Amino acid sequence: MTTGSTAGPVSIKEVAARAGVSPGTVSNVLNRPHKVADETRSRVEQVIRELGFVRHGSASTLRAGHSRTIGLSLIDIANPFFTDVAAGVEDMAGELGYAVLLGNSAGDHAKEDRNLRVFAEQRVRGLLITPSGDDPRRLDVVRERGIRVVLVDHRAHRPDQCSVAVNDFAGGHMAAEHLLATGATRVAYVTGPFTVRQCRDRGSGAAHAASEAGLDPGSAIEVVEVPAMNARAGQQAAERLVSGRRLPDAIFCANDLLALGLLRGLLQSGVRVPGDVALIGYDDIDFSAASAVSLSSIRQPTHKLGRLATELLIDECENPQTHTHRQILVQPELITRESTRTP
Amino acid sequence: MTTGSTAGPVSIKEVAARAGVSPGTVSNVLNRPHKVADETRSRVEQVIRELGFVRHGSASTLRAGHSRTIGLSLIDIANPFFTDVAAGVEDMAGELGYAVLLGNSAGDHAKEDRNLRVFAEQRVRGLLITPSGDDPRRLDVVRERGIRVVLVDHRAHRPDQCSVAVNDFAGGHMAAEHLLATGATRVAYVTGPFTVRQCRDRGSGAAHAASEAGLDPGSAIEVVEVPAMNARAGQQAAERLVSGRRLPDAIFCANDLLALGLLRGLLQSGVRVPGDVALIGYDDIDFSAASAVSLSSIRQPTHKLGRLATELLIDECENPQTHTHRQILVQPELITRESTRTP
DNA sequence: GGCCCGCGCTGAGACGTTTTAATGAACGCC
DNA sequence: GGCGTTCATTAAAACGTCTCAGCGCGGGCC
Repeated sequence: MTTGSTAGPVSIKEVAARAGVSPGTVSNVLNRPHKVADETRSRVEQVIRELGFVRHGSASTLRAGHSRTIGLSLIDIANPFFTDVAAGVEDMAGELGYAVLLGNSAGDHAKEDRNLRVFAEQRVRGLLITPSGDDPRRLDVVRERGIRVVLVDHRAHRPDQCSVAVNDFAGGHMAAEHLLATGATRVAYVTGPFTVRQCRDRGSGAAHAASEAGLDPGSAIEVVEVPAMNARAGQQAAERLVSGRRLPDAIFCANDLLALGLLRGLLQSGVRVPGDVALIGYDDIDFSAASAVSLSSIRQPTHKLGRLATELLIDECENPQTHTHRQILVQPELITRESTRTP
Repeated sequence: MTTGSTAGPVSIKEVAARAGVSPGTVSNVLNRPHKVADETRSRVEQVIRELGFVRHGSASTLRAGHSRTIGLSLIDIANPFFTDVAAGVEDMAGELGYAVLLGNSAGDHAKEDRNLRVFAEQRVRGLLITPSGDDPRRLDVVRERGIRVVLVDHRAHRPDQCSVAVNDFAGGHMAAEHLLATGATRVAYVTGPFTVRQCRDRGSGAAHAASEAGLDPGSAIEVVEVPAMNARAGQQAAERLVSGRRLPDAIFCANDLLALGLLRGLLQSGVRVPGDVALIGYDDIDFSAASAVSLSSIRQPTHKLGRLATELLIDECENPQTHTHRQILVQPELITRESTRTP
């Protein structure tokens, strides 16, 4: 029934002409339907359907001064954590009638800048960003352009800015507390570089749990820092631990990939998990439940994180006067499986 | 040095006024710099920097009739395969100066339609899509709107359309051939529903490899169809196989998640891999190398897939006259690890 | 010296939408 | 019947950029 499929884009004018009204009325039908008489409205809607009219977003943006698009700048789109966040963002944005412009910085500042520039050109309504690096000033440049920003997985450094992050301290605390509750007294914390805030916070949480349990964090928790946070690095950590003087009672890995690699290394060396060593990871990636010994882990509400951030951003954009800035800290969740089961 | 940071958006006119030229000249500096005298050009560029001018993409799109944005519609952004494709797309699009609008259909036709509508409103220059379902007519609707489409991970059903896909037949062939070369004669093919084209094709490839090896595909390859393609389904398949009359010599899983779940199930039942049964997966996800027994797999050039598709799409958009439509079929690659190692 | 040419720049629309002030019609009221 | 009021609709102007016809100027050619 799409009679108008001959010529390409149909404008509001053609709809108006065909419906016998003025362009302004068609615009009203689209944007303030209540202002239009019922009979006129249904006639216009009919023509819109017949002609397959689609509003020209750019014209609309140009006139309105702002778009219905938000930018999403991620550090690493190949990382399951960010992917789940992105899915949440896309979800909520879609529900609220916004489109998502994707940018993947891959940890590269130059690429991030390029993406931010593109976002600025597209006049995104707002920006969700998982900032690469800790320098807050990079973002101020964007904010000076008048683009509203919500930080994702990073606490805002100023009160007039929203952010949504997971409580990494609590997650580390949870993990260590669980290990200590199984009877462990000597715990290894296998982590990526401490330049990564998440690694630091999780470690602090673990240390705090140790001191709460009446232990000296310095001696109860041995920090094993590895250069990367993937399975290979985990396997290397296993070799290091096995060749050490004495194995710890339990191991907390800053990330599931590390834990899986480590698990593999331990099993190959004849170390039993959880018999000889208990093991817990972080992130609860899909595969954790399917590994040789199913892996206990700390689950982060990633999808929810994305949804929350989007909601916050769009509220800030649409209701700037009533909006109150919030720094949301979501709680992670302990998932226990075989790798920390007491016999 | 951004003197103009007071008022928000700076227009081309203000740049023109400050540089003592006409708006048209500024536009020329931006779009055809060679048409402008050196001295004028550098003066304008200087003012652009001073004022922090950023071209208004919507105005540009409105005037030009097309944007510098492409749409990317994925079936499941949480799936590592699509994520890697997306990373490739974002990469290449960025290099070519395009922005990427992200849509995640989550297998839901209604959501896909909604996304396509948004893309149409944004007047995307072109569209990359991993179609959900096999119905080609859904796409024709988009094409009638004049939006160029490149199919990803799906062969085009018409010669006047580009597509980029991985050769699943070859992948299945490769996997089975490898298993047969290790001495197996009875192979199980554990797969998701045959309504999924990829599952069908990989199965056909495996069958073909069997007949090439002089075996009767019907009896040499036992098809075990499970409802999902995740680790849980794999574990269920393991139970089914173990409780069967006789274990096959080797197992080919349509996907690594299936394989990992299956591996776990087998090991728990005391079946040795590769001792009793050889096992190979598909996709070569990151974790395959880190599982209890490292998993042989078929690697798909996902990142490259995304880059190729983007290149093809943008060529089609920018050079419609010289562009020749291509249905590219990329070859997968066999990765052998412990799970298919002969003693 | 007149003519043409090309270079560098200008100025005026046009793209499609939204919005505001103005218009017209219908209606009740004094 | 004139007047104010309300309601639905209209016409026109703006948003910022790009393009195209055209203008002035200097230089080379006959």
